[in-house]
Amino acid sequence: MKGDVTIDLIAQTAGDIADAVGFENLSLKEVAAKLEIKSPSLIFHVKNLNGLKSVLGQYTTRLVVAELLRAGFGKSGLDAVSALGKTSIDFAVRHPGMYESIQWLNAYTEPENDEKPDARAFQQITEMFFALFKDTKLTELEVSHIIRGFRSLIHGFAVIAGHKGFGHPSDAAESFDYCLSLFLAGIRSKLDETIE
Amino acid sequence: MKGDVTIDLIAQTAGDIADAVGFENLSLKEVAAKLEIKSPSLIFHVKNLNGLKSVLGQYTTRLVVAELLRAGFGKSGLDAVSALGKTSIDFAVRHPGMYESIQWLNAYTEPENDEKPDARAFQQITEMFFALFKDTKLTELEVSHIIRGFRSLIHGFAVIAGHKGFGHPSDAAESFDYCLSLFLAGIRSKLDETIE
DNA sequence: CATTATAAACTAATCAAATTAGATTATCAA
DNA sequence: TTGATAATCTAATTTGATTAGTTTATAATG
Repeated sequence: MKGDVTIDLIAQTAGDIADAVGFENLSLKEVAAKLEIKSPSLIFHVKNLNGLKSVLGQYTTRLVVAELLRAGFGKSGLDAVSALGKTSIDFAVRHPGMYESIQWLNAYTEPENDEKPDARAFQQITEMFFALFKDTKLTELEVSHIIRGFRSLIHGFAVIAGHKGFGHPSDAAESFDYCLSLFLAGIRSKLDETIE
Repeated sequence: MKGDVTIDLIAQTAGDIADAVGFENLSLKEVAAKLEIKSPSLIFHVKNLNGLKSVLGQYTTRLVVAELLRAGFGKSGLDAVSALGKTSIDFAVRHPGMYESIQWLNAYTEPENDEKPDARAFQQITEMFFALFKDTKLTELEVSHIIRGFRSLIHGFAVIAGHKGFGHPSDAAESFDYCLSLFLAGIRSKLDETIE
């Protein structure tokens, strides 16, 4: 009974709510209300609560991928890695609930997998990082370790920033910068080793 | 109607269930059933679902602190840091649900804070890491950055390991070792810098 | 144009889990 | 013995998700 209730509109609405009340408190009821429809009508579109979360996760992944592409454009190597990291943190700070939906989609789709195509949306982000190390002397395995490290680092800071970030709100970003520099220094020393 | 239902017994039971079904699926109902009491009786002990999670989080924190103390005993400096990190990952792999309860307790106590004393259980772990850097030339702020980095790294890997760890199950631990070495190398170079 | 199918809502159940209210029982201290 | 408290129970109540069954509108088909 409104303008077209599209999947994207549902995702946007859910995203606003998730950012406001936390991803874990996302409910069909509240999203439906904001869309001015009833819960069963929303269920018609998303199947169930996990479906809603999944829709949000996929939508958010698209958004983040777009931001990351923009952030890394024209940069290369560790410089680009750094940009991707900072952009991720920034997004997580601006959209804590949405950010969590990405992790949820990645971690929690497999079990009760109603729909198959869901899963690998997230993987794009991993692949972006991968590409940045493709021409180094590091082995595939090493790169995959590093990717996991970055993902962990980013995720950890995102969670900290999203939930509390006690002290200054900018603290998390500052800490991330610092750790990023440590990590990058470590990678550089690894690259030097390999050269020897 | 069983042997004494103590808070610790409740926590252990909840921990088993959380590890089995995932922290997010922890329910009063199932814990009560395993304890052979009814939900309202369990609520008498823990107040509500968040109370149950909180009890689990505090219990797990105690366990982990004990393991960390053991792991770090007799070691010093980055060597000890490394041991704490590995021990944390190991715990998270063995007890994914319980591990998440620590994070939950830390991140999600503040808002609907029924009970005050809850919160700072987690902080002990942070303090253990802090102690290891107390005698270096790093500033308080730098150390706090590093702590956050470690926490993030550990958390990220724990999540990966707990949820999927695709490929070999030992993969996460291996990745963590690798990243740990990068991070530590970064710290060492920072320490050298400071000396100059 | 009339008919059929489908999409998108709705209302009215139903279910499940948490939580509240109001006993009941057992133990323990005074 | 009596009264307080702890620990349970059963019986509501509440909330939110989900299912069932209907309605309405539009679009495609004959």
